Parts: sequence; structure tokens; C-alpha cells
Amino acid sequence: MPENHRNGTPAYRRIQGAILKRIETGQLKPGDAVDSERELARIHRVSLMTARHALAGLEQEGMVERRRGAGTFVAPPKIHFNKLVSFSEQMATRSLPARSKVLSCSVIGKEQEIAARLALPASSRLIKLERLRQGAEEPFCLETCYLSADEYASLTHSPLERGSLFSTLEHDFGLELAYADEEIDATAADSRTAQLLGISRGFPLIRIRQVIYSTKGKPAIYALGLYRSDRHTLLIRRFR
Amino acid sequence: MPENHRNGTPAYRRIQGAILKRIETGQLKPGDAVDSERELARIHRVSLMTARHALAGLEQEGMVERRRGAGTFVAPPKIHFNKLVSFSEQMATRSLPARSKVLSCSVIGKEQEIAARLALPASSRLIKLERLRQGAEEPFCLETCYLSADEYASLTHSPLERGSLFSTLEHDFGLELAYADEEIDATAADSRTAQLLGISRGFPLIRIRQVIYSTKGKPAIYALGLYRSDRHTLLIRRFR
DNA sequence: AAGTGGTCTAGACCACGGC
DNA sequence: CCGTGGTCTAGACCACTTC
Repeated sequence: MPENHRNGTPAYRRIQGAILKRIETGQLKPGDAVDSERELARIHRVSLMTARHALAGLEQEGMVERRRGAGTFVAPPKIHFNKLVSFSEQMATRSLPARSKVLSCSVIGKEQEIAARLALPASSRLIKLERLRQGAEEPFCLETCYLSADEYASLTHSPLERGSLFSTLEHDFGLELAYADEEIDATAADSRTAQLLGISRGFPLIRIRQVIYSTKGKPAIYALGLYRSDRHTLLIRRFR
Repeated sequence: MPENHRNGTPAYRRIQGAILKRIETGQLKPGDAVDSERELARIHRVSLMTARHALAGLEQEGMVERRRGAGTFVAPPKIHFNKLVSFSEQMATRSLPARSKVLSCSVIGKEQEIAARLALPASSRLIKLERLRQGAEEPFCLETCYLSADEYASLTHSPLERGSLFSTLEHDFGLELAYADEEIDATAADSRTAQLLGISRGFPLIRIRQVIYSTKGKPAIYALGLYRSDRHTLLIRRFR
């Protein structure tokens, strides 16, 4: 009986969607039992293998846990480790207002090393955006971002004081960010940085050099951040 | 015909093993085509679904790539990001000898804060192991590890100068390590640390506080590392 | 004992890729 | 065009958990 998947979406996807909907609406809470393979097969009028396929996919995404002999259960909400989030997003999760003071925003040239990190020709013109970021009214990070001036020309006219650089790039330029490689070390504050961050010269800082890549694998942003180590610690989870 | 999986291992596992073996021995190189589902089904005398299951598993592990209409191919070797590796393993990948000097190894008590990080009673006795780690004949890290003295009592008699702490724990104590949560910040070297690392007092250091968990989710090791930031940078990949 | 997930069969049709 | 992976069926037996 080929009365299956009339529309384009595969049956197993529809089943996954139905389960996810019940989780999102709170109808199913973590720990609750999901319909068993056999129930799903009966309800959605598919074979057992198809119902299995649906549950296997959800398990692989971490949405459900399957225990042999017992059943399939909604997984506890996952804490997301090592996620790439913007400063604004980071602050939002702690319900703190994200304040940034733009120190400078200009187009520069002759920065071979940075152009190279962005996989651009050595002579490329770059936007250099320097911001002082603060939480709880106190500055704790000096961040310098570099982007291709050709690709993001109008960025210099965007209102960067309030909004998030990430969301501007994603909405106005259709840039989809995928991942970032970070290089982390420690350094001592020079006098200018010390003054801006309100600390004394020589104070230890965390230095983060970050290359952010688009979904196409193209380097899009190079960012250099200097953080007051007494106001900021990095959290990483590593897996064996 | 129930002439299947005589031994305990499922058919799909045997198929995966056969493919992995051909990859590991270099018989199959990245980009090479793997046997198609139909070929595998015929060769191993299993159904198509079972052959599919085998390939799906390998794909999910990142060992092969499947392209509809084209075939299944050996995936390029993955660079492992954010992996939990021991100092010895880290050095081995750069073919450098791992040298550690044990500064002290003793059983202590009354370290409430550290006991708490290991989810142990405040009065627990702990092994404290302090090591100076060096690469290229120069010390670049001072590391202090803490473990439950009750669970790893005989560790104080193990030869820690040469071997890896990880492998000792895994082999001699059957401890399976799963992941670690790290807290990273920067600090200035105190005089003792400065002397041990061969730098001057106040020099910026990366400080990494690490709680390493077993596969059962139990905290097993607490490690505090101080790294010369001029000899060591941390590499992290974050995903959106 | 009843129900569950884990494995497996022997077919089938489809959409897509490369030749 | 032929071979590929993607989806699917309608059953089956096993090992396991729960009661």
C-alpha cells in the first residue's frame, strides 16, 4: 500500500516533529515517557523500522534517551557548552544590560597579518572596530574587531552602540556564523589598556584572539579581546 | 533463516569493524569509495537495512561521508577540537618527550573547598600531587592535582615521574575519564611559582582550574594548572 | 508475563549523481 | 542509463526491564 508520505516530508520527520512539538509545548516534560516504537508505528501508520528511525534521530540530537527494556524518555535539557555567543547574548542570559562604547570605527589598510587571518589579500582594506564593553557599569573588556571593508562597507554607518554586531551581520548582511577558533593566553596590560579598563599597568589580562567563520567555512571576523581576569573567567568543557 | 550473528557481536558492528580495519591499515584512504550498501549486503550476506545501519553509524562517527547518488567515501581525518587529553598525550602528538618533576605527593586533609569541587565530604583525605611539567627542557607549567585518598590510596606509590597520571588511573584503577569542566583566567606569578617556572614575579600566567569527571559523572580529579603564557596558548573551537 | 528497545530480513520505490 | 543513497514495509527473534 503506497499511501505514504504524500507531501515531501518523510514519515520519520513528521513523527519527530510531532514529538518535538509535544516537548516544546510542555506537554511532555524531561523524564516523561515518549510513545514506544510500537505505539508510534500504530498511531502514525508506519512500520516499526520507520518509528525506530524517528526515535533514533531524536536520541542522536540529544532530545530523548532510550533505555532498552524500559522505554524512550524526554532527555533533561542540555546545558550548552562551548557555544559561540555574542557579548550581547552572553549578557542577556544573565539579564544584564549589554553596554558597549565604540572607541573607534575606521577603514584601514596595510594590516597584512590580520588580512591573512581572514584569508584576504595582504593589501585588503579592513574595517577596524574598537569597543569597550561593560557590565554592571564597569568596563571589563577591550575588543577590536576586523572585517573585510569591501564586503561590509555600510557597517560603519550602523548603530553599533546599542545593537549586537552579530545580529547586524546576520540580519543586514545575511551572514551566517558557524564556528570560531580561539587562541587564548595571558598578557599584562599596557598603559592605554590599563587606563581604559580602570586597572593598573601590568595587571594580568586574558587575551582571546578569535577567527569567526561563516557556514561556508569562510573567515568573516577577526576579533581580539582583552579581559580583566578578575571580572571574567572562561568556561570550557572538554570531552575525552 | 536465523544463521546470523553467531557470536555476540551484531552484524552491523562486524561490518563497521571490517571497514574501519581497511581504513586503519591504509588500505582505504580519505576520499576513497567504501563498498556501497548493496555490495556490503552481498559480501556480508546481510539485508540492505543492516548494511545501511553499519554505514549510518560510521557516518555519525565522522569516519565516512555519504553522498546520495554518488556513494560512501572515507572522510578526511578530523582535527579534534576541545578534546580532553593528558599532558603526556599532548606532548606525544608533537613528538616531544613528556617530562614531569614531582615536587610533592602527599595526603592532606582539611581542604574543604577542593573536597567540595570533588563532591566529597568536607573532611575527606585527599592526595595532593604537585608537578612541574616541562617541554623542550624548559618548565612551562606548574600543576597541582587532587584526588580522593580513599579511592586512589596506592597512587602515592606509583611511578609518576615517567608515566602518565591518566593512563595509571585508567589501567590500574579502572577509572574511565569522560569530560572536564575548565575555568580559565589570568593571574600574576607569585614568587615561588615564578622561581619554579624561571620567570619574574608578576609575570602573567594562564590559570586553569579543571574538574575531571568519570564516565559515571562522578568528579574524579581536581587540577589546578599555571602556565607560562609565552610558552603556551589554549586553542578552543566554539560552535554556534 | 508483558512490554520495551536492539537487531535483522527480503524485498520495494524514489531522487539524485555521474557517465 | 545505471548505480547510489534515502525512505519504507510487514513481519521476526532476542535481551532486557518492570511488575
